[in-house]
Amino acid sequence: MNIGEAAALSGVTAKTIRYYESIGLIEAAPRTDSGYRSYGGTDVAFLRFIHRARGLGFSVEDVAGLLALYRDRNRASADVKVLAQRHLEEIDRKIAELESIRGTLGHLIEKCHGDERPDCPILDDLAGAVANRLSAPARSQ
Amino acid sequence: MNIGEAAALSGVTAKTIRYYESIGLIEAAPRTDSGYRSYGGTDVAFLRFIHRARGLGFSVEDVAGLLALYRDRNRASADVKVLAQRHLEEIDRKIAELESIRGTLGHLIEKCHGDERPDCPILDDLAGAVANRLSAPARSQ
DNA sequence: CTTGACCTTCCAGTAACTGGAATGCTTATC
DNA sequence: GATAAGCATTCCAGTTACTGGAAGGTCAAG
Repeated sequence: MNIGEAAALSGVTAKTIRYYESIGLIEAAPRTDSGYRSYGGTDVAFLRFIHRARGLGFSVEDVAGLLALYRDRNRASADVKVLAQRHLEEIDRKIAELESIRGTLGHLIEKCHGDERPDCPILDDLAGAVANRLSAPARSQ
Repeated sequence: MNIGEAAALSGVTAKTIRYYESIGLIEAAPRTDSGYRSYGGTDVAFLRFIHRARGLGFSVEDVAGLLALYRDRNRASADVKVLAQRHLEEIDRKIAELESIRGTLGHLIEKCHGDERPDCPILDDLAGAVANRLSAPARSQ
């Protein structure tokens, strides 16, 4: 099948498939006489694997590692688990950071009356954090 | 003061200050005879503003908008609030996505025994999602 | 007068694609 | 056989927000 069909079946765009080939994440596909890339069911399966792993937030580099393990019939499941756990920890860090930001921003939004008056706690906070609450920013040079 | 001091006082690195100048987020600083950039307290205040807004996850483009509102004595607080709320919604979307990923990945990790055996639910899931649970990926060309 | 810290510009690289231009192949229709 | 639609090809550039590094100028101290 051509790249377009492989794209449709796998969920990875044709453009991205070419990109994955260019960075060596997948092997170069064989070509037809006219130079078109030619794919089979196995290729689509690999592309789906990649698509799903990327959807779970694994980096392309991580995916390369997962693919290597996937291809290795003698891999230890522990090796896969380690990668997954590391990724999970990173996700947890990101969530925590976003939650923290969410909290701060939420408070500020609550305090902002949001009408035509220029007075705005959001800008006040950005300008002076907490310290300069009583004075405008210095104008010295 | 020189760029290094402004960096230390604002929390934005010298490199990044130059970058912000290059993209027009901040005005070009006046120069000394020897060509060094020269900053004052107001500049540091602006840099702090930027630093804090970036820390809250606002994009540089968003920050440009916030700075414009900050400079505008006649702004309506509603305008600021809209930007902040839009950003909050995006944060919520990101958190939800990460939570969902976290859930899926967490389940998979739980199910993986993580020893020397090659059998691994994580790879199985990536390979076939849910459908191909009973059959290996097709090998047709 | 030299050393070291600081400053300058400019170019390249990061992650993971995406858009677009210029061009070629395939297939169907007229 | 001509033509047009809809695929495919390559290659270059742009995205976000910096960061690293090279090559070189400046400043203060000893």
